[in-house]
Amino acid sequence: MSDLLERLRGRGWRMTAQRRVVAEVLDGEHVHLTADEVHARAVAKLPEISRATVYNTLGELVSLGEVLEVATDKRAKRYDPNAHQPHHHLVCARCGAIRDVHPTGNPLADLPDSERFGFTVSDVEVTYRGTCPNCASA
Amino acid sequence: MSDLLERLRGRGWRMTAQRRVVAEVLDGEHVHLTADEVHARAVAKLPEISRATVYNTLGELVSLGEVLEVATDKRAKRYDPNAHQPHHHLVCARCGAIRDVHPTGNPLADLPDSERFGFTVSDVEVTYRGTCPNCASA
DNA sequence: TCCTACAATGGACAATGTCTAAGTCAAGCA
DNA sequence: TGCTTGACTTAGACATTGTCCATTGTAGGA
Ligand SMILES: [Mn+2]
Ligand SMILES: [Mn+2]
Ligand SMILES: [Zn+2]
Ligand SMILES: [Zn+2]
Repeated sequence: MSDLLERLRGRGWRMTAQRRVVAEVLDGEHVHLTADEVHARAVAKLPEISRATVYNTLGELVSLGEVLEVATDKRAKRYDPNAHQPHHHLVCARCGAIRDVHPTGNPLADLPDSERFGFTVSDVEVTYRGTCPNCASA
Repeated sequence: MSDLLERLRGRGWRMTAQRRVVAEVLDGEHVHLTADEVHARAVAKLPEISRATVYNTLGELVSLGEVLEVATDKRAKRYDPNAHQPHHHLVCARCGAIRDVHPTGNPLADLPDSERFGFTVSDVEVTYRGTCPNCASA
């Protein structure tokens, strides 16, 4: 994470209080926050930060490959700082909880040429859906 | 897709001009339209149909299991009438073109118990991303 | 044909995201 | 250290997508 800040600085990223705060919010354990959630947490550390800056900064982090956009629910995009370890997601249909998961096998290999229709396939996203233990017991 | 209309009528669905038009728009080849695209095509057949009715009808078709919601792009939801044949999607990252695909193997079996975190996993969505032949040649 | 419960309408409202003009400041340089 | 400047931030307007509600209309049964 200071890793992240270091990497960004090394790539010529101009460091501002706002960008530092956004990076700090995404730091640490594997979170999957919406832009507004990132903004709310950023405001707690830097009250004057604007929504536009949060959106801009998230967009830049995505372009730089430091953060992934995931669309696990069908509402707001979520921002995933776990960009350097390929993984997929397990989502609770009831409460929206998200876990990172690592399935065995390579789903890309499961798509035969006859099912590629001339596309160059470069990536695959897998979203498992179900009910989390919390919601199951309630 | 008069099949669809028959099934719906059989389930006690009150048939109106608006609902018929929405069902007709979704009929036929495998389309993946946004709600606004469905509305635009519906208006061509029934100019006075409202946006709210299109949203309501799509929501009902989803509840009835006759249409699937898919979130292949990160903007509007898309509505998929190919609900009775399990399949996944291949999306062009450039132009957004969507194809139905049928990978081999069962991705559910690729998620070991140790990666389920106590969830009851009931469903999996796979989205392949790449470049379509059109966009590749351009 | 008439009734009435269910459906459609239009418009307000909400949530999410994008854009711009004007002000501010990080970082390099004298 | 103190300028200079281009990049960054801000507030708020605007756009897109989706939801809600009060009113009006109508499908389908009696
Ligand atoms: Mn993740
Ligand atoms: Mn499909
Ligand atoms: Zn849950
Ligand atoms: Zn394409």
